[in-house]
Amino acid sequence: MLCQDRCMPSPTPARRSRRTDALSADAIIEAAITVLDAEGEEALTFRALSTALETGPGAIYNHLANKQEILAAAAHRLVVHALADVPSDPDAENGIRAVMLAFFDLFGAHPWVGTQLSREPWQAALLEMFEAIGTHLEALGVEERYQFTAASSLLNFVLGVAGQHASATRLARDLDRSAFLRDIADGWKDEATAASHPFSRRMADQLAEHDDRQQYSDGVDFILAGIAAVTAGGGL
Amino acid sequence: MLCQDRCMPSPTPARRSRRTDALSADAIIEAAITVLDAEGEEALTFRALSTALETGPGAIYNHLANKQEILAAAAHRLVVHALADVPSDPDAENGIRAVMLAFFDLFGAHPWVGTQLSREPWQAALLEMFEAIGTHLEALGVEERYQFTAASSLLNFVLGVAGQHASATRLARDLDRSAFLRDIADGWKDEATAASHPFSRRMADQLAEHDDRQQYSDGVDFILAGIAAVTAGGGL
DNA sequence: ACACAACATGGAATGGCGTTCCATAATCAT
DNA sequence: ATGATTATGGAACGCCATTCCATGTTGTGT
Repeated sequence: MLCQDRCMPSPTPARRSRRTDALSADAIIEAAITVLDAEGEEALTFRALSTALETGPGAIYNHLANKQEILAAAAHRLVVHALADVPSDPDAENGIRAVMLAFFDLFGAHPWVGTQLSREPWQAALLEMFEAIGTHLEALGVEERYQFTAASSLLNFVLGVAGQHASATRLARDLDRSAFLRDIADGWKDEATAASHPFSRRMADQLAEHDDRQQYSDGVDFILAGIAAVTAGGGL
Repeated sequence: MLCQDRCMPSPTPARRSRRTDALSADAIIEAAITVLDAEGEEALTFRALSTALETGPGAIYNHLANKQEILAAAAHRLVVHALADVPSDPDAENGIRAVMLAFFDLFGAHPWVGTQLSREPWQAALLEMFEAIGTHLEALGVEERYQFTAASSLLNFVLGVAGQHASATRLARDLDRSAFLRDIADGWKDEATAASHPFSRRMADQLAEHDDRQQYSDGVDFILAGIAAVTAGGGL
């Protein structure tokens, strides 16, 4: 039916030789990070990746099962590196702030990580983050019965920020960030929107002008203060 | 080159008649929600949607620009409905807890909403959530200079939970949820993992056995306590 | 040395997706 | 009644992740 054989008489089997620089999971992940950082999440395709690695799409599957695995491994690697770079601090509260800020800075430098962390639950990267947060909470003296909830709360907060950051970056690719936020803030001032959303109307200018990192840091402080208050005050 | 015209001599232009039940953005969104709830996020394709609507993929584009717009509108509709159903409470603290729990229950009933909210920043649905949270913070007596940060913190926490919930649901489609968590907890007990992640090792059983909704509620309480402590204590 | 099993390679093929195109039909304005 | 405008929906397009497989390469046992 589809002129199957006449169209492709002989596919000319090209000469292939084994590459000298061995393909490996590590090399693939490294190339993936390079592509993701340089051209964004949607630019990571097997075609682009295999071009960067000077191979074919099929070869990649000998080392990693699928695209999700590539993304998960790439995110994991960066999380581990980010945590390794956090200087240790004798003061426990400074310690956890430093860890939380390291996450924020990681998402700033590699926005696609935020998308990835929201995609697969309790993947390896999240375990590292959970462990780091929990260790510092322990050092801070948070009682054991609150540790799980406290660590989860901080983790969920980070993940929410990460996701928003990633999608904002994806959307504001060309527009600079402040113009992008100004546009949204202006939308909040539209008569129709403002009438039904007075709170957001009042916040519009802050949305346009706020410092993301400072706001994140303040959010962390809210949660830490809450943990301190609840655990000191005798319970939830 | 590709036997272009001989293969398709005359495409037999079929008879078509205008539908009696008009296609509309509303009808499309409703059908999309039905498909998403029944078969999950990855089941929403233009082909499936147009089959459900008894039309062709092209017709949908007369009413909505693209798939993202469908998803954003569907999420927005459910968020508005969920907020409309929250009973008002004279006690401000109960009020905000009720709103936050309404979000959680929404994500439980429609996990795909969680994915969607992480995808587009400051979309309409987020505005509704931000407004609802902010209104209740105002009622709670949070000073104006803290309102933006406090509302954002709660919103980011919700979004983090939403994203995790959505991906957990996607992954645990067949497995029931507790078996899924038990698997992960068992992974945290593996000798190699446990050695480098002692905190997570200690938390493994809680991960497997915890009540998600209770933990979420406790997280909200942490943040509310933090807001109260910081605003009462004179600053960040 | 040599044969042979096992594995790595990478180009082609597959099936499915979102989106666009466009001949046709229904409707509206005149 | 007629022409302009819009809605329709099936086909086609280009891209994607993934699979297939003929071909090469490597390592092992003898």
